[in-house]
Amino acid sequence: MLTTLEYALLGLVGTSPMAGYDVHKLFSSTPLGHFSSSPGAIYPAMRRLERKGLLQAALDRSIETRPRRVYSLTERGAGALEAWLRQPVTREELIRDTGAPILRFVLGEARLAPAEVIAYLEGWRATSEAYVQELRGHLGRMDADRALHPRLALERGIRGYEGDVEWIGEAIAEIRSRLGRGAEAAGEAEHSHGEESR
Amino acid sequence: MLTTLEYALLGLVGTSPMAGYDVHKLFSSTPLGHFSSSPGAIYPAMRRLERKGLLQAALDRSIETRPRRVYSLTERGAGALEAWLRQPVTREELIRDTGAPILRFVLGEARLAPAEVIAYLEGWRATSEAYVQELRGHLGRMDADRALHPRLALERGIRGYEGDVEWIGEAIAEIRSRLGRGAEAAGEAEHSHGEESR
DNA sequence: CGATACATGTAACCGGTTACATGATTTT
DNA sequence: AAAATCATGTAACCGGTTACATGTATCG
Repeated sequence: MLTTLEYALLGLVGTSPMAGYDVHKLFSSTPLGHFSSSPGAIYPAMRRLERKGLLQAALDRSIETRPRRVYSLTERGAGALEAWLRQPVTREELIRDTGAPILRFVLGEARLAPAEVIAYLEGWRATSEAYVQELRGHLGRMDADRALHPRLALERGIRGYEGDVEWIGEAIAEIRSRLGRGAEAAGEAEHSHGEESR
Repeated sequence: MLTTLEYALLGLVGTSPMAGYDVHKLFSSTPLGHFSSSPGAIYPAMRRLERKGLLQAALDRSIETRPRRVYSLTERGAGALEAWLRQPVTREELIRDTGAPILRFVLGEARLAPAEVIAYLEGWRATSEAYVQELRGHLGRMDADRALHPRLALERGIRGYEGDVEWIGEAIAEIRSRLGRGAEAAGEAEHSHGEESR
């Protein structure tokens, strides 16, 4: 298993080859997963992935005096990335690696079929709903009057996961509606299949 | 500055003296901040805090053959904890240390005056609102049709922070209403002061 | 010409994760 | 008698943070 940062790098490089500095710019200029844009995190991670054979580097000398190490995904890298993208959201991730579920969703757009994305979201929703139930259990077992702040904090947590459940529903609807429009548009050329399986 | 885990330990030990194992039980049986309950994290952290003079240990030999290192807060520990509890929520925390704001809120119940708690929540809300605006800016600058998933992900993020803003409003209201009831109840005995200042 | 952006690294530090280790006590 | 809980630790590993280092190119 790789770190979440490493999967993010695989995913970014997988959408289009890029150098460490491009990743740095992405991380510092967009709210992408809220990763650190520090070179001390990015460059060593990309080297690790190269050493593991998941990324390969090509020296870009188009600007003579300032070479860029442009990375691209290897086949094994694509395999590792896709295997990860297909992992269902676990309870543990909801608690400790909260960035991973949404990162998989974002990176999944380029590499998973819509049906797979929907299945992934449904899994996420089920896990969230189960966890909400678990948290409600805690809430019920809390002595009523004492400890106001813990109760409020727990309510906030529950709301957050409920918000995700709601959002997932709307995301699925939006993906489905695109699927319909996409099928219409690509219908003539693609005979409306090739998107389902994969 | 200490780690979030270390502040959590200060806060817990500060509410009532406890041993490492008690912390372990709390972390593994309640959704308190979602810290790891592994001994490899807890015990060394408590030793560090002891070395720094923020906690002090007392050997409890009530069960002869199984001594417990029961920690309690030192004055310096209480000072460090309270200084941290008074730190306003920063944008950075909203992004990278999401557990810290809610942890301060929970631990603040025992050590801050209601007025301070409300000020803290108002600061949190202001920071969240500003960050929502920032995220809305990103949303506006995204090219409309391409990249469905990043847009959905961003919308999820915005909702999360908006949910916090809502929750903060209700939390403040609940704290205020308690304050009213508390003053009424304590009015005869305490002459209705001693709660306001600190 | 100074500041900012481009571009890539290294090295020390630190703390969390995982796994191992030990032994007493209580429960089934 | 076995299993679970009580109770505290240690040690290797690993990766992120911070800071330092270096030099080019572009912009105002």
